[in-house]
Amino acid sequence: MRSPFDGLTDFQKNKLFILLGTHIYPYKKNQEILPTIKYDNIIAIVLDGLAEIVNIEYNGNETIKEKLEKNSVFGTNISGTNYEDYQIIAKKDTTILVIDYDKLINPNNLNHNYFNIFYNNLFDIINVKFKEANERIRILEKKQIRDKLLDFFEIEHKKTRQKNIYLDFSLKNLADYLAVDRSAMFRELKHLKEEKFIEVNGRKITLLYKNL
Amino acid sequence: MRSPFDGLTDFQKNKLFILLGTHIYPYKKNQEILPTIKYDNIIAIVLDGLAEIVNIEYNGNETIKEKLEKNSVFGTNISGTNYEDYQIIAKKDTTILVIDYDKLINPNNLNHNYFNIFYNNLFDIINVKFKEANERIRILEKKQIRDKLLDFFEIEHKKTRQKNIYLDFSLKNLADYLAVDRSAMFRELKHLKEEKFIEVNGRKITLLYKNL
DNA sequence: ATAAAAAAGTTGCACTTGCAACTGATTTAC
DNA sequence: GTAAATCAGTTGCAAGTGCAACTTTTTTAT
Repeated sequence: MRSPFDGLTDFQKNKLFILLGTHIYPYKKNQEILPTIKYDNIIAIVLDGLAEIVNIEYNGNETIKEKLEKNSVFGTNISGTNYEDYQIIAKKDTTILVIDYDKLINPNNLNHNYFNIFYNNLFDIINVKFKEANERIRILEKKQIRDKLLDFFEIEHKKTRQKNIYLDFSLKNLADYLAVDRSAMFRELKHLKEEKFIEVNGRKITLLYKNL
Repeated sequence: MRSPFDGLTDFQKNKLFILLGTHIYPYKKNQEILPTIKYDNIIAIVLDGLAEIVNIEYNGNETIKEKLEKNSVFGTNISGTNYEDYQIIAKKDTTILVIDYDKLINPNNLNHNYFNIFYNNLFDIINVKFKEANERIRILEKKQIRDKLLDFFEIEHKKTRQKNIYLDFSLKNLADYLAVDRSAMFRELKHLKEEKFIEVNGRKITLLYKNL
C-alpha cells in the first residue's frame, strides 16, 4: 500500500510535522483512538501499529468498517468516517499523527518541496480510496444478492484477469461488504455453485463462466 | 457549488490551461461526451453547459447517476466513473476541459501560485464528493427500505436542522439514490405516513418524530 | 495442548421487496 | 394549447431476503 510519506526522508518527514503543527498520540492495544476529537477537519495517519474502524450496533454486534495499518490515512475529511457512528480501536499499540485539515490546505506551505511531495501522495491516496468507494457503491446499488456477488466477482476478476479470486478476508466480511445477511449470501453462493457458475474452496473462488 | 477555479483570474486560468497542456472539447446537445477517451487517468471539468452521467441498462432503462453542471469535476480518477458502464450525455451545448492526471500530479508545477490555488480547490472538491459517497454508502448499507429512508432523512435533517426536507429531485430519483424499487419505496413512505413518522407533500417531507 | 472464539455452513419461516401492470396527475416539448 | 413524456401513487403476487437458531469446522489465544 502506498504511504503518504513515499519519497520523503525521515529528516524531511520531521520538518513536515513541524511545518504542519501536527500532534502525535500514542495508544495502547484495545484503547479507543481519538475519542476526544469529535470535531471535523482533521486528517490522521497511522504512524505505527494497527487499528480498526468498527461499527458497534445497539445489540452489541461489531462490524469492521476498515482496517487501519501502518501509513493508513483516515479522518472526517478523508474517509467520511463519522465519529458519531464509529469507534476506532487500537488492535496493537498504535501511534497516530493528526493534521489540521485547514493547515494542510493552506497554500503558504506550498513552496516547500517536501510538503508538495506529501500533498501529492495524499491526493493520490484519496483518489484511490474514492475509487474504491465508488466500486462499492456500484455493488451496493444492485438489488439482488446474486447480482452483488457477480458484480464483485467481475470487479475482482478485472484486477487480476485470473479466474481464481483469493479473498484476503473472511466470507463473513464479504457479506458485510456487500451489506447482505451472511446466511442469505451463503445460500446464494450455494445456488451459484449448483448452477456451475463458481467453485468455492475456503477463500478461493473460481469463476467457471465462459467469458473469461 | 464550489468551482475548481475559485480564486483565479481569467488570465491565471488560461496560464493554468497552458501549463497543464489541457484539451478543450465542445459538444452539441444530446451528443455523447468523451466517447473516445476510454483510458484512465484524466480529470475533466465542465467549463460550460450541462451534462448527465447516465447508466443505460440492457432493457433500455436510463438512470441518471450524476448531473454535471458548470464547474463540475469528473473523470476516472475523481468520480470513479467507469466509461465502460456509463455514458455522459450533453443536455445542452457543453464545453469540457480535460487534464491529464499525471501532469496534474507532477510536482514540477507546484511553484506556480495559480496552480497551487487550483490544486487546493480540486483537493477540497474531491473531499466533498468523497464525503457524499460515504454518506450514500452508509445509507445503502442499511438492509431495509425503511431504514434507508430514515437514515436519509436523518442526514438531510442534520444539514439544515429543520424538520422540513425539501428535495431538489423527484421521488423516483430518491428511489434510485437509495437503490430500491420505486413502488416499494412508495409503499414504505405510505407506512411511515400512516404511522405518523412523516408527512409528504410533493417534494416536501416533514419529520414528525420527537427527537427533532 | 486445550479451551475459547470466530468463521463456515445449513434450514424454516415470516416478512420485505422487486416486478409487472395499472390509473391519474404534472411537466415538458413544439 | 395539445400531445407526449415523465412522475406519482397503488396493488397482487411471487420470489428473495433477513432473522433466529442451530451444528460443524477452523482459527486464535494462553
